[in-house]
Formats: sequence, C-alpha cells, structure tokens
Amino acid sequence: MDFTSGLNDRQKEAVLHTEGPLLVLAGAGSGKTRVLTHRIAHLIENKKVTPWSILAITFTNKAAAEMRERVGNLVGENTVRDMWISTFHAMCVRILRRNSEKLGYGRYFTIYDTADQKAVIKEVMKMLNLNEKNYPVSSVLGTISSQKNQYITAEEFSASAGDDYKNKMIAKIYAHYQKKLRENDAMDFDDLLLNTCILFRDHKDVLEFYQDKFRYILVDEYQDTNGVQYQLVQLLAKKYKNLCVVGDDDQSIYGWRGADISNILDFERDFDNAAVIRLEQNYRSTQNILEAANKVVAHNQGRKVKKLWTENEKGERISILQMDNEYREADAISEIIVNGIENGDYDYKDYAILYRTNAQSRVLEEKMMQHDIPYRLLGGTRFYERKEVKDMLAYLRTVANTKDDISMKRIINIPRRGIGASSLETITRYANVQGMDFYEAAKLSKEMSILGNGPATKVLGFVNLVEELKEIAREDDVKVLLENIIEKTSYREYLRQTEGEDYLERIANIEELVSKAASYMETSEEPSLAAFLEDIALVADVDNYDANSNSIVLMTLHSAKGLEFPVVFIPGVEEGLFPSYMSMTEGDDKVEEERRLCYVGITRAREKLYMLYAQQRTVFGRTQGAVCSRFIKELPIEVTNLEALERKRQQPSRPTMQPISKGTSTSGMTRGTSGQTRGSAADYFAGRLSIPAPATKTQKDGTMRLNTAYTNPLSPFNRQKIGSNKAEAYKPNTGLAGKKIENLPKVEDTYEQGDKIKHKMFGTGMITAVEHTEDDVFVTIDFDKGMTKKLSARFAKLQKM
DNA sequence: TGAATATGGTTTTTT
DNA sequence: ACCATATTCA
Repeated sequence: MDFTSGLNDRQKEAVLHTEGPLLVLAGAGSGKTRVLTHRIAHLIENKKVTPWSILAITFTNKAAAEMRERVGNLVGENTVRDMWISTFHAMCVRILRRNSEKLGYGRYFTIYDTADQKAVIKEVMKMLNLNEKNYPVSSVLGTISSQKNQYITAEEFSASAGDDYKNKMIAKIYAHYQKKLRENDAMDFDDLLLNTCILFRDHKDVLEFYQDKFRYILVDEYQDTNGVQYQLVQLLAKKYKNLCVVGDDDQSIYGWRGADISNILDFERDFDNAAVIRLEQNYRSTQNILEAANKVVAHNQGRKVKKLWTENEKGERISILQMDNEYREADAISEIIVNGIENGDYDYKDYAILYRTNAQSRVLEEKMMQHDIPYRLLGGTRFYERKEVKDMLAYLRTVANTKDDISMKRIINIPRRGIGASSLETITRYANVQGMDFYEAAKLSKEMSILGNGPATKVLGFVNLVEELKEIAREDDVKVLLENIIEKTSYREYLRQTEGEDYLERIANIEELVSKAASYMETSEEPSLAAFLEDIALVADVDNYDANSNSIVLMTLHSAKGLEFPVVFIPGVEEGLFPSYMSMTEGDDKVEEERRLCYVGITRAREKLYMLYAQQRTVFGRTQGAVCSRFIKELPIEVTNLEALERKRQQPSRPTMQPISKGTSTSGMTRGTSGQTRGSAADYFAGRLSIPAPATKTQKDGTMRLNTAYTNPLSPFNRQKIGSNKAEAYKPNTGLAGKKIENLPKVEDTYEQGDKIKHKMFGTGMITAVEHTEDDVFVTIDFDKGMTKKLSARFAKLQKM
C-alpha cells in the first residue's frame, strides 16, 4: 500500500526512510503528525514490522491519543492496540510497574505531584532545622528537579557544589528527600524517568529486553526533551539505531523544565550517519502570519536557520491593538468574537485566546461570561489540584499505600477528628526512632503508650477507618470505595460546615470525581486503584481539550503547542509580561525562549491573528503602567494593521508630540534617576520599574471610555506618544462604551503642591504638581531618595504627612 | 483545639 | 488581590 500519496517530496522521504537514525526538522504547521502516522503505517504494512516493536513518544497524552487514532484509521484498530504510543512519563510508569521491585520499590508505588513534593521538602527541612526564608521550598525543589533532569544524583551534586554552602545544603536536602520518597514508596515525576534510566543501567537484561522489543522508535517534540529523556532514548535506540526524532528548535519552550535544546541541535553529532530532512512548507497559516512568525524568531541566535514558506494566500493583516487596561483588552476580544459570530464568519470553536500566564485568565473569563460567549478554560487551578479533590485522592492513596504518610497526614484530621499537630509529631518521632512507618506507629499508639489515652483513641479511630476502607478496596471497585469514603467521613457535611457559600460547587467537584471513577471503571481494560491514581497523576489539562465542543478556548501559550485555530488572540504582549520579567532579568537565552514561545503562539493561527497590549495592568493587585512588548516591535510593519496608521501619522497635520517620560525600545524599564538599567524583582513588583500611565479617558458620569489603539509601536516615532488620539486601529462599536470599571479605589485625600507625603515603597517626598481628572488625581512627586514620579493617587496609596 | 487576625509570598510556563 | 501559613487568643 502507498502511504505517500498526497505528501510533498520531503514528507515522502521522511516516511520512506525507515532504517537508521533520522532527524526531521519540522517547522510549525508543516504536517509532521501526518508524516509520523504515515511512517508508522508504512512500517507496519509495507515493511512488515510488528506493531509491538514500535514505540512512539509524544509530548502529551492527548497527542498520543490523537496519533493512536490516526494510525488506527490507516492500519486498523486492532493493529494499533499493540503499539506503545505514549508520553515519556506514561511509558516509564508502564515499565516501572513491572520492574519497580528490582529497584526496591513496591508494585503500587505512589506518584507524587508538586504539592506532595513540597510537603516532603518541608518535612525534610524541618528535620534539618533549615528555615524557609533562606531556602524557599519552591526554589529548593526547582534545584533538585533540575539536577534530576540532568541525571545528577545528590552525591554528585554535593561534590560539584564545591565551596558553595547553599548548594551543599540543598544537596543534603536532596539526599534526604530521596530517602523519604523511598520510605513512602513514592516517586515524583522526575523519578519516573530517572528510575527507568537507573533500571536500564543496573539491569542489562531489562534494557536488552526493551531494546529488542522496540526496534523502531519515534520521538515527537524532540526539542523539548531533557537530559534524562535523552538518556532513555539513547539507551533504547543504541542497539538497532532505528530512531526517528521530529522537532523544531524554534519551538523549544520547556527549558525551564530541564529541556535541552542542544539535544536536537546535536543529533547529527550523536549519530554520525544521521539523515536530516527539513519540512519547511507550511500548510496551516496565511503568508502574513508566517512572515510575522519568521521575522520574530529570526531575532534569536543559535538556531538552525530555516524559513517556512506557504502557498496559502496572503490573508488579512495581523491586528495590533493597544487598549487602556486588561478589562478593555478583554472587551475588545469579546467584541471581535461577537462580531465574527454575528457576521457568520466563524463559530465559537474557531477562536482561541492564548496568554502568557494563567493569572491573565480571570479577567478574560469574567468578560466572556459578561458577553455571553461560551468558553472553556484549560489550566489554572486544575481540577485535581482543588482542595476537596486532593482530599479524596489522599484518602485513595492512603488506602492504596499506607506508607505514603504525606497523603495520610493530609487527611488524618480531615474532617476534624481531634488529631492535632502535637500528636502527629509524637507519632512521627516514635516512628523515626523505631525505624517504622508512620502508620505502623499510629497503630501502636495505644499499646505502646506513645500518646495519652484520649488522643490515642482518636488515632485508633482513624486507623480503623483506613482498615475498613482497605477491606472495601479489596472487594469492590474505585467508585464504590470513593463513595464509602465520602459517606464514612461525612465529607459533604464537613464541606458545608467549613466552606463558605461555594460549598455546593465543592460538593459538585467531588461528585465529578466519583463519576470520573465510574467512567474509568467502564473504559479501562484492567481497572485497579493504583492504575486509576496513576491515570490521574499523569493527565495534563490539554489532554482534556475537546476541539469539537462549540466554545472558544482559553489557555496558556505553552498548552497551545501542537494545536491550531482559525483565529488567535494573544493578549498581554507587554514588556515584563511577555517576555516575562523573570526572563528579562535572567539573560538573553531566557528571552530567546520567550521569543520562541511567541513564535509558537503566532503559528497557532490559521487565518487571523490579534496581538493586544494594555497601557495599564494590575499585577499583584497593584495597577501599573505597561509598555508594548519588543516582540511586537520585531514584527514587520507591512503585515500588520499599523502600516496604514503610520502613513496617517506622517501626514503634516499630525498632532503635536510629547516625549513620554521613560522607556526605551528594548527594555522600557529604566529605573528612576538611579541610572541602573536593571532593577530587582522587588523594584518590579513595587512598580518602580514601570512607566507612569497616562490618565484614562473618563467621562462626566464617572465612567470610562473604551479607548482605541492610537500609537504605533512599530513606528520610528515609537518612543513618543501622540497627544490626542485620532487614528483608529480598532474601532469599538456601541454597547461597551460607558461601562463602569469595577473595583477602582476612591481618592479620599486631597493633594496640593508642596504637600509632604509618604509612599509605601518610595519613602517620603514632596508634591511638585497636581493634575485632576474626573475621578482621579495624578500627582508628581520628588522623592527624597532622588527620583521623580508621577503617580495616580487612586492607586499609589499615598500617605499625607 | 479552633477561630480570628496578621503576615507574607505569589505569578511564568507543566509532565 | 488572593491564598496559605503563622500567630494570637479564647
């Protein structure tokens, strides 16, 4: 059978080149999934490769499911069933479940998520008497994780730390952390990969088994593999070298998670006879969109130079919209969507809003609701991270594995059973001294008089509950077990008492968990409690994205990788937000990763792309000025809506210009008068690195007007701001104007020139100018520390002295 | 032990 | 602004 019809020459080559190492450099939208699926079909049908000797690794479970379906369509469902198509993590769990005892773990080891990891770190730090101020849990965890991702053990890390005291201590925490996980019969995400590597290293027979099994290996999104994943691939492919990796260095966006872009850049070095095929024809986007993406990413150094091209039409221009604040930004998006629907141009499901941070979703969500736009939100507080769901899962994990004391300690006093912190500590100490599990010690709390009579009785009550539940788990399925947990603990009642008005929503959440358990029982081939917990631990939000439901979708740019939409909005394209402040202070390579993220975002769009930025944004509850991102300035003006605007500006009748106070085309965060170009995180969050925002247009009735974009960030004049706004990049129609912005603080004090004031961050100063607008006062202050600032009295929380 | 209050960190992205 | 933790008080 011919699986190459309808493919271009390069694609055909990639499908047919089955033996030996192959690197496919697949640009965005170049049809790589098609190549991968057809290649697998070709292997099976024409090369007579048995399905069980094929391993295909994808980045998400959803991508795996999709690939499975598409291959199934080509070769039949029965055939595809024997293939391993999964994520690295799922693959490793599958291998470890059969071999974990060789490593000293139980068969039903628990998988710890980030919250569990933090709980372990905290316990360890408490034991070592380290304080969280000097060793913030999340950064300790980050360091440990990054070591693990590079295949560096605690001892090695300690050795490499040299005189670095802090790293020495972190290495110590790392060692204890691993010990603790082992005692709890638990692995974190990194361990799943790491332990599989160790298994292969120490048990050659196991490695050989899998090497022989997987004669043909395919790895998608190779640019996002980390050190350990790289090791795994090398080990598995070493024997037969039939390895096909597919990736795009321009789409490497997981460096912060340990992904190493050099894995793809060095592939040819790793395999000296590697074939390289480039897929550069894009079938997804318009010329304009592609041109924008190409130009932006061309600002990066150290990439394999390539240029995507397309036969698609030029398409519409990219719209750059400047709005007053995040509310206006969300309004503009809503309005464009509503118009598109009313005109019959698009369906809801054609729209996606892709943002840099989850925190941006709240306002967007609010506005979608307000405008009656059906939406789905991916990410944010995930379902499985909700407190009530985590409680239920902790019960399940406790039942599955009583060594998991992190889970047990979470629920031992939920609902309240009168078991307090001191009782827990006493039991823990006893357990440590005796070298037994927490649970074993708890069982003995009465007979060994570990606790007083009262507390011991309560602890035994909990032990009995766990034993009862274990009995149920032996005889019944997960759903029944879960229902029993809810009943026996009166968990609904507990929620009603402890939660506020939204307790019904929380009850609904645990009920959803029950129905997830029910559907798991129906669909799973070999259902078990451990497998259910494993499923839950490894799903990503994007796995639940359903492209068929007719609603717009909101998600982070990271989650959007691999997806495409007719219309894409990217809000918040501002310095400090995108690129993120963190990346800006950490160096050029970090900013390059942000730029790649921008490239990913742009290339998600098929027909229409909107990039928005606001002049004011509330960060950490503090409103501050924002400036247009460098990424917008890197766009070629001729593919955007701003070209017309620019022509208009250059006509002689243009309004007078005033220099805006600060900001340069690259950083926009010059610091006061101190002359520093880079500030600290504290500076940033204190608003010290921001540009005082212009007053929002406010009308007589105290409401705010929806301002339109009127400056052209791509203009050579872009360091200056026009005094009045005539040009129109985006013209709102009625309906939204006059809408009151909620939650704005009031100005209670009156300010006059010469007043002495105090600002929380800047210290004391004197007012040199006062400007009144309809519902706010802008005061210019000479601070005693030497800087001059223009601040909104409404937001600045000034104190008169 | 638990409720009420104060404090402080958080927001970059996720398997 | 929000949430989680720490501290204080009953």
